[in-house]
Amino acid sequence: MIRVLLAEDQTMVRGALASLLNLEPDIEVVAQVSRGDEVAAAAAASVPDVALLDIEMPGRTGLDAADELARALPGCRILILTTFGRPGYLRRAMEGGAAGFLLKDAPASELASAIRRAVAGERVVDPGLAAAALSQGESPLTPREHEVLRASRQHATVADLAQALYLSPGTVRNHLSSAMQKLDARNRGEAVRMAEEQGWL
Amino acid sequence: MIRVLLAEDQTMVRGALASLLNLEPDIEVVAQVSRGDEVAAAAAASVPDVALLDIEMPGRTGLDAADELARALPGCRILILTTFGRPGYLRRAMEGGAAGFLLKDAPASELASAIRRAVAGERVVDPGLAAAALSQGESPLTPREHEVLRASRQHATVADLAQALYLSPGTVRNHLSSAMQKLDARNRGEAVRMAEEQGWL
DNA sequence: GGTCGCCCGTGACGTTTGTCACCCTGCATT
DNA sequence: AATGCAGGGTGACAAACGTCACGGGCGACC
Repeated sequence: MIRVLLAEDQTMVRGALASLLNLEPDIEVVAQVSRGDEVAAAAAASVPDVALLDIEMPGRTGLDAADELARALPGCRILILTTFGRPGYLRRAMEGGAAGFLLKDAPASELASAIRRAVAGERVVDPGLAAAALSQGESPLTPREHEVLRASRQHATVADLAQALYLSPGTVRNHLSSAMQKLDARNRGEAVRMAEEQGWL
Repeated sequence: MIRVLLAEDQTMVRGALASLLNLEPDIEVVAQVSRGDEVAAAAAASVPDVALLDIEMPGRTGLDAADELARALPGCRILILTTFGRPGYLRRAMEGGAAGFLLKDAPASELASAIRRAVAGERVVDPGLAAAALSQGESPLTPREHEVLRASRQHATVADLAQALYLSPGTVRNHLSSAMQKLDARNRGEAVRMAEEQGWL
């Protein structure tokens, strides 16, 4: 019996996926959570063989939850399940030790087989998505530029940003400026959008 | 036997919902579509008792599809199923003749009972959502402010924005400024974020 | 007819932003 | 030892942004 942990924020979708999986004779959903920051505790309590994580969840991203889970329960296979085919997500997920990456656009029948293949030690990735990821390449941003751009989503002004990051305002503007040049954006906002679209944030 | 049409763009979610519904002894999913503009044709072919429509679909919005369906098959009950608790959606859906409005955040078990109640002639609205719609109130933005703020997500500079909306740059800045004041934001970006959080965009 | 809100526009003003040149420190590469 | 790059910082500058006061037009409402 394959023990599965299911993390997905939309209750109805989560319930539907659970009932779908429970129809399989060799699969059992042993834990369900709706928030990313509940994954680790639930996994510790239920010790699943496979964790099926949505990316977009309150509390913590599925990707972050995957990192945490990989450290806490190294034996647990991780499958990322998400809506968007953002190549950056795929890269991060696979680098973070995920065993597979599934799209909600894939047929429902693939879910069970992906779980079985993950348990068997295979890596499961949607072929079209993998191709897109390879064609796209790495983020051109340095770690600091990435951090500043990321933080700029939540802090309105440069002054705020500088205070939050313990940097001088001038430095923040320099980082932002070079990030914008690399992304060919005319704006902080545009830079954020472009980086998000590329899956670099 | 209650005949159900299921319209939802994410294949896996649609499949999971279908299997969930087919577990019910008195419910049968007789048609599944992934696009809003396929709803009418599929309904004409299968003559369902209830149509379960997601709002966000390619081709046509679930709300638009509901309007079309209500004219084509007046006997068919319509349930709107969606992620967001946007009060505006609820309002439009109910005014458009929908029999109910369900959230994907609701428990999966409510789905079947909502379908049965819809067939029985009841109006089904998630209580939490109805409360939210009442408590949240209307957006304070005028139509123009809303439009400008919305467009500002895709156009970086005021000049771009003005050109796209066929307005003078000064007018655009005035609209943005008053929107920012109403939202208590210090920024275009902050205003966009706050409006999005409130479901006003 | 008057008032109000929304819409569109102009001009001015101070602030913030984005860019650039230039400084310095580390660290890894050559 | 020299070079390059990421990081941190300063100072200056033009451009863009946000605010305000003010003008006009239009429709709704009393």
